[in-house]
Amino acid sequence: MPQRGRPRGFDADEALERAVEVFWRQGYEGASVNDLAEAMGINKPSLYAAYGGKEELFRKAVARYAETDMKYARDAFAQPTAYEVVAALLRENAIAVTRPDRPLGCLSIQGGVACATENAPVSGFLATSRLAGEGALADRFARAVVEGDLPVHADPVALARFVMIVSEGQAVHAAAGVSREDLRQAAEIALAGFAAASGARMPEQATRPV
Amino acid sequence: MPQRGRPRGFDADEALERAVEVFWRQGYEGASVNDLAEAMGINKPSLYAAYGGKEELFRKAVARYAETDMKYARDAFAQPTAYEVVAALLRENAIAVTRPDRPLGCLSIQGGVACATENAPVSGFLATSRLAGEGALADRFARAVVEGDLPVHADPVALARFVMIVSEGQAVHAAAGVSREDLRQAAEIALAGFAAASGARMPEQATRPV
DNA sequence: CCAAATATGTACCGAGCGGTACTGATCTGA
DNA sequence: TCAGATCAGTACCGCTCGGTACATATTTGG
Repeated sequence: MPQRGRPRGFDADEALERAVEVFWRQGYEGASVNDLAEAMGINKPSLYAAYGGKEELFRKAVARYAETDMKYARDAFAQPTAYEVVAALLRENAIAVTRPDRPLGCLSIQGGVACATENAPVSGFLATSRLAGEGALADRFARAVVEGDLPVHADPVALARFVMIVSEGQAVHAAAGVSREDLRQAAEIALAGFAAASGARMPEQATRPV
Repeated sequence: MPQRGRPRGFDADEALERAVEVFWRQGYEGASVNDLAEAMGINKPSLYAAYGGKEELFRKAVARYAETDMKYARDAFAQPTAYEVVAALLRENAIAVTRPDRPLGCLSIQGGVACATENAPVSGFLATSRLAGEGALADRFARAVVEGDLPVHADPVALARFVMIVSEGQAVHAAAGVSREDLRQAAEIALAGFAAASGARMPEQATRPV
């Protein structure tokens, strides 16, 4: 049984993509349902029928954002060493938060770090998912300890926290209009800190045996 | 001619302090004028008479916040060397964004990184003032180059940007509930990056001549 | 060809928004 | 003692908010 009744006159994924952009630019509370429906090219009852409501639409937008705009982060995890993971993460993040064809910054931050009390679940949800990413990075670093490109005395959790803090700062800075190159420069300084504090094996060292 | 007419029945500074807390916790858009007036212990017409309106109240709240809660930053600038300035800034920031008697994070971030288009001036104002602080820090680093505790090849602007990025990340992280000690740990890693990337003279080196 | 099912579009809901008019209360200066 | 000035409190303004009722249009299954 394929479809019953009248087929919908819009592409649900494409409309969701428009919603991502509105939430990204204006934040959860700053984006009205009218703004969203207009940008999505549909009217409100269609929005409610297809996505459930404003908060559900936001959660779906964040999920889509994570799949597409945050792909670089999952790719970074595949780098062979912890140092290279961090280098890829911070450099790619500088690019991701300054795409000329997208809103500035990062949806996870722009979405809402602070909310009215009635919308606290929204900012809480965003904070939780950021911390989940941090946990995944800590796991990656723990693997790096096992694999030997981080020394045994390295603290995976503290290092992951530092990297996430820098990337959040990059996002905030990007939203203020700071250029991609300036953010990349900051990434290099952070990378120096990561290397110094972790004692990570560097790429060059990895290829020439001592 | 001291005062004419009925004296106001509340302390304008104390009420402004309450407004700081509401904006800090809920953001500019998430804080309604009713919320504010209630927390300030006054009613709306008094609020409008004393502060002008919601946006004016917000700007006054930010000014008060800068004078009181950001005092540690101006104090940090008085440290003798660039390294010590950064150490004080990042360590004190970790404390400032996790005060148990205050909202978590930093008003300049919580206030609103993203806004409805009609409130864009608010987030723009916050971004501008953050960048002004970054400029002041760059000036402090430029002085450090002259004074010799930063090498001549150091880039004051890039270094200041890195430090501000880290402190913004600390604020975002704090709002997500991360502990003071965890943020201080991140400050130490950032400090290592600053030292490595800048070639700054370290406190110990400063005291023992080569 | 009709009934069931689903989508669209208009027009609307109660609630809360930022902001204010207006009445009364309380002070100072003459 | 009373006029002028300022503040406090109630009650309201028009508007937008998130969300929906309802009539209509378009599809499939029988």
